[in-house]
Amino acid sequence: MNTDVNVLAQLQNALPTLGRSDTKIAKVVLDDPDEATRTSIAHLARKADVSEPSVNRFCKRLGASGYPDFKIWLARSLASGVKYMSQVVDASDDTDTYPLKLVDNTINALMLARESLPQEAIAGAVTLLDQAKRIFFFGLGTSAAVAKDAEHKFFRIGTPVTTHTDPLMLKMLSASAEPGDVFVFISHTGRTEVIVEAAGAASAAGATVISLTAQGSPLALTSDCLLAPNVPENTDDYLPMTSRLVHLVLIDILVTGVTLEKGEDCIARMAVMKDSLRATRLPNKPKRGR
Amino acid sequence: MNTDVNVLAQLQNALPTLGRSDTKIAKVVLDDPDEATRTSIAHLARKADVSEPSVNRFCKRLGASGYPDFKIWLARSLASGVKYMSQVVDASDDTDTYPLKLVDNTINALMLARESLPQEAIAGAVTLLDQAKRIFFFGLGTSAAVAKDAEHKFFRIGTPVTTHTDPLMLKMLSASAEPGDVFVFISHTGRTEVIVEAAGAASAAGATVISLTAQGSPLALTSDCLLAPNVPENTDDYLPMTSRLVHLVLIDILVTGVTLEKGEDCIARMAVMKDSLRATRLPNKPKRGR
DNA sequence: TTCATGGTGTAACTTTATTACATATATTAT
DNA sequence: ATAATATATGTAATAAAGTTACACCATGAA
Repeated sequence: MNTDVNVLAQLQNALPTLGRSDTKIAKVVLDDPDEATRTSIAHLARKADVSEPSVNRFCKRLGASGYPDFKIWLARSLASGVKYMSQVVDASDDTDTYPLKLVDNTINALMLARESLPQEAIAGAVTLLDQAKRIFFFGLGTSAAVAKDAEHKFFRIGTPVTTHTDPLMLKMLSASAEPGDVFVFISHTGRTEVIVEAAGAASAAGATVISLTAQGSPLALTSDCLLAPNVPENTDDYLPMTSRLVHLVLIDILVTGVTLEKGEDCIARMAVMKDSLRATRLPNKPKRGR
Repeated sequence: MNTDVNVLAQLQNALPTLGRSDTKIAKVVLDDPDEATRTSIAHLARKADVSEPSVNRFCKRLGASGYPDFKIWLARSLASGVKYMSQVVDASDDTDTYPLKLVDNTINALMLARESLPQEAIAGAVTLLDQAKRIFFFGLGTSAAVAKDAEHKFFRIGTPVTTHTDPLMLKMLSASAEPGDVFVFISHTGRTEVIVEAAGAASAAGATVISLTAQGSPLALTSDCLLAPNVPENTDDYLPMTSRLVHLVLIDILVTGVTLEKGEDCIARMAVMKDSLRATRLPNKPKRGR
């Protein structure tokens, strides 16, 4: 069984060591791998001007169990090649294409972040948040919405939680921070001045600082715990779309982690809160139309 | 020929519309897609407890030319390593697995939404928003953060835009709506009483109502333009994680659409705004530590 | 040159997938 | 409620594809 994912590279690599027929086959496959995933062994054999069993042996030599198995590998290798392509929206895009581009970019961003999830930092942040006496979320601009979302979610775990987007509140709260407080700062760039200052102040006052921001940024350097997801976003885009989504998923992860850590009690409390919302809702079946 | 890349999402998406046998097959495939890429049609049929031709028809219905072709697609979709069945996080999950589950669920949800993007509704909403004299965003709970995000983004296109999470403001503003106003209501369930009432009031007052909510909900019925993305979320989850992310992506789509429609002027204005933020940022290279 | 080794093709065989048809199940209209 | 139609499912026959066994040919060492 072949453990390597990229058959193409493996093939290219092995080219010189192959025999006459195998070389012919390899060339055909490399020439149009996409077609190779779809054609039959007979077709491929004819195209490479070799016999069918030769193709079969070729596949086995590469570690596959046979031709069909080989095709599957090939298909996988192909897919991974186009995985992380960010598509730029431009003025010429028509109404049907730009929405798809945006969704695809978002998916790509999440896949990228997925590959390099800061697991240790997450675990650390969860512990800190779990033990916190009070939690504060801060973000400005786009990150304000993220902070708001975080507040809403963390509210349910039972620890006092606060969000502010007002820089003055931010200053005051960070200055009056105390041990046991956990400040979470959210900033895509990590270079927003007020945020960085507040982080420094909170830290100086003995509070714990967690930040969702870019690796190596001023904010990152001031943090006790840094959550720096891998986001591709070129800051030249006028609107930071993908980064905030990755941040939101990180918030989901944190709140889930804390919930798991707190255990049964916490889950029970959340159920109660959920029930309390039921009264604000209309019944599901409205007037039976037509 | 299916042009779409992701069979799994497509499958997940089609699940409810499938017949008895097809559902059984789909479940087996989704349960272990990796295995499905390797087994024969006979094996799969036996595992799903259906006949072989059923599997074959299933593949064709999905757009493949047959079972082998289907397997190739499957293999491609699998390359990313993302799990496509919604995975439930439970207490026994360790620190390394639950974050991945959450990310995967999110990716999954976006892929699902991607398959059934309400393109016409998007186009309609873009036109409405483009022509709006004033824009209002409303959401409560988790959706408040989405509304806030939308406000922040739409602010840049130059149309006066407002968000409120206070139900009283909501009542007043919707009551005093006038033609030319566009009200955007965001609600996962579409059954939050105050929101539905406000939508009715705004509509009665002659304003245009756009809603991001569930198909067939009371809010949906009150809307001039309904954006109902396909979100799998079982409302039994304590925290609506994925739905809000899909809503945010929709916001991205709308703001991009409006920007494209407005053309050059709008892009220039956004550049100016972006520049205005530069002063609030620290330089990228902070103190050269050590 | 001869023998052995590794590679290649032909043909028989096996496995796998597909098609055609019959039967059952669900839907709709009367 | 029942018949008629459409839709879904399974059985069995058929066709296609992939694999194996074996014979043949080329290349390199004695």
